[in-house]
Amino acid sequence: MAKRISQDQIAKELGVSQSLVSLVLNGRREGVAEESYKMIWAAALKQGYVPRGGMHPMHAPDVQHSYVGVVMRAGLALAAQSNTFSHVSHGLFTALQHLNISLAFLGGEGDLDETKLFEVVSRRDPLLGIVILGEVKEPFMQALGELELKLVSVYASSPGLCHSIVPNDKQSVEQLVDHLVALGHTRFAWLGGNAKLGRNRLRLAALKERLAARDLLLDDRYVVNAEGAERQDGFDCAAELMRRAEGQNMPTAWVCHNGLIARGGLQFAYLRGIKVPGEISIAAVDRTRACTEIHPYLTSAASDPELIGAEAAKLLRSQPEEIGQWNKMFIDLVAPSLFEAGETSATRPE
Amino acid sequence: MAKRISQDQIAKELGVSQSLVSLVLNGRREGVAEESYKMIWAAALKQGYVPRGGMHPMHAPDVQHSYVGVVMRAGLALAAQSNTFSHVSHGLFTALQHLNISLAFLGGEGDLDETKLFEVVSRRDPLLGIVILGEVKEPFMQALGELELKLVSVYASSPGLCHSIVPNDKQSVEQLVDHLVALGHTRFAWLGGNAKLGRNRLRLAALKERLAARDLLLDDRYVVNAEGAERQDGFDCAAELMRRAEGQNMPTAWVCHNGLIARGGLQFAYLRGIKVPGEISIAAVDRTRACTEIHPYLTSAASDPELIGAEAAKLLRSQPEEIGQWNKMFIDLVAPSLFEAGETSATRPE
DNA sequence: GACACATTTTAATAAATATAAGTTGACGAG
DNA sequence: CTCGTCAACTTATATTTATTAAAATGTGTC
Repeated sequence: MAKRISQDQIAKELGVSQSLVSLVLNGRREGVAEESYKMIWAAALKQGYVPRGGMHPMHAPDVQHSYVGVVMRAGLALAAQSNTFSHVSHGLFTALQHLNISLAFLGGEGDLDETKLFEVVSRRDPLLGIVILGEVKEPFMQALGELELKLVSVYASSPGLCHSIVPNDKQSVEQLVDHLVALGHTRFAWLGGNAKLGRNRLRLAALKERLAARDLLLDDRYVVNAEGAERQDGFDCAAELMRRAEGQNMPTAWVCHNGLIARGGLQFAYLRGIKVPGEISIAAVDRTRACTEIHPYLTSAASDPELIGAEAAKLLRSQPEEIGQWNKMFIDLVAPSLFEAGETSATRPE
Repeated sequence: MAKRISQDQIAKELGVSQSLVSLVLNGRREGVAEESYKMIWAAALKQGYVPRGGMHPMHAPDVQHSYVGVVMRAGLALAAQSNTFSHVSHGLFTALQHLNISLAFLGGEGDLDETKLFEVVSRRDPLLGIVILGEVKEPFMQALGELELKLVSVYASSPGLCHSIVPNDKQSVEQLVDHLVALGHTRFAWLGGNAKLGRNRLRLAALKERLAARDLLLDDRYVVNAEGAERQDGFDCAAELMRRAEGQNMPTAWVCHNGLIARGGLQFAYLRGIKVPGEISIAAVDRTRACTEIHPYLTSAASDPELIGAEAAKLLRSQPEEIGQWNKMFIDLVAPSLFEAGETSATRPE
């Protein structure tokens, strides 16, 4: 164990008096140059100065209170609707709660720069680790890596940088396709969201692949993608799809990027008087509340986001020796997908 | 400012030696009775002992890193759908972010007992205060009060216990009624949610009152309440309403407890082939994403939940002298309601 | 009653930190 | 120039905390 550092050592290193260091660390600003103030604090932090007087939270009885930080990919707000990440947070939250660990939202990718990240880490209450929700940019990930904290990436993997837990989208799509094919469907459509994110491509590719395996083809005209991934996007996708299918053999099986897209598509169908699941079947890669918020429940398949959150908690809690050195060996967990037949799919109409 | 306490004082009070206090606060457990260990820590925490050596995060330059805790009323999960509180959290979050204050979810009313609350407060990273979302039980509120922290209650007021910020539901309902009456509607219905919470009664009372002021009567048969306040509840309310109105003059203006109820009602209308807003108009006390998640946008009025969150942040940050002594004089803020004409209301059909 | 053992105190001191009082040097006014 | 003033420090010292060794206290055991 490194021996503790004293104010005197800091003072000597900086060429000032111990008194000044003491004043500064106690927050005295009057009569102290701003420059000195910052310099002394920076030195104290860097050298890992710990005040005497004890009382480090680490030693408090019973309590081992610490917290886990959460950062979100760019473009996501805390108030995001029924989106997957609120379920993930919930899973994380409940898993950590028993251990007296709380969850702090540190911000989104866009809000945090290196300075802010550093500040977060230099707090005293022990920060157990950080969970990253979604796909963030490489440099941001790098900056996080330099914090030397436990990191877990959720819904995106960062090979060589941290552990990750991702849903098994391939399996989800396969389950949906298999279900729909079993019901007799042959003409498929893809209603995609978040066109720019990798998850869209991944799911679409899985769809094409599985259909191919069943000797079916996904007509490119029936691949519709939207920028976002919310209800209105689903509605718009459905509208676009119908325009493209005008006068032709309509696809009877709509596979949707997520539940909100599916709900939007469903609403479009209601307005057009299209029967679901009488005329078309709708299925979504989803396992959020959107699936069961109201009847008809969605036919859906996805990895349980709460489970993913809970697993993230486990990864954070696990000791280095259990799962290899942090910052050395990384685990990529893939959460299994669960299929749930809902009320939006039925046998293909004649 | 209370003068700082020394280990010696703690020792004297407990009738032990200063050495022992020093040992304990530095985490020494060998050769120290478990009982003493806990006793000393408890005393140190209670008396607000602060180790010397300075470096309280509060004084770090630039950084004023601390956090605000959030607790939720019983029955709410973090993953709650598009509910108001996620908007409030978002408002809080963005308001605090600029100040380098982060948001930590401490749990729900049900998850936290006094011990846990105490632990939360005894962390060292400065906990700026706690925001309570929704109606919590009296004893829980009392327990919170004893923490001597800044408290702000949101969406429920706790006279004499803490500051609060509540929406102006009365005004919201008035705006909706005035709008609908101006469109010629005379037969109103109430689709209510969260039947057991005070907010339901408050809104319903406001509705009756405003209708009375316009010489209109709310027929009790057209007052439908559900246990929850989600989409399916809205659907069910609408179904129940239609059953009750069978063969009679249907109400043409549905006032909904919130946006999700309204969406559920809307879906019911779609399925029944009822035109909205051709045959009936739907309006909701709401200002969440549910209003604009998809077309038709809801006609709605409510206090902006993000604004409420931002105001909560202000209340937490304000200094005692600005707004009276904490724990003495309490402010009850009422956030103004904003009306937004949407696509679900139109003139009364003939 | 004597011994082993855990817990705590006493006492003494070293080490670290807080703080009052004093120094320094820069700057502006007269 | 020289005096006063002030911000920014330092010095010196008082106070507090850490650490150690030795002694005391109590508790159970043989």
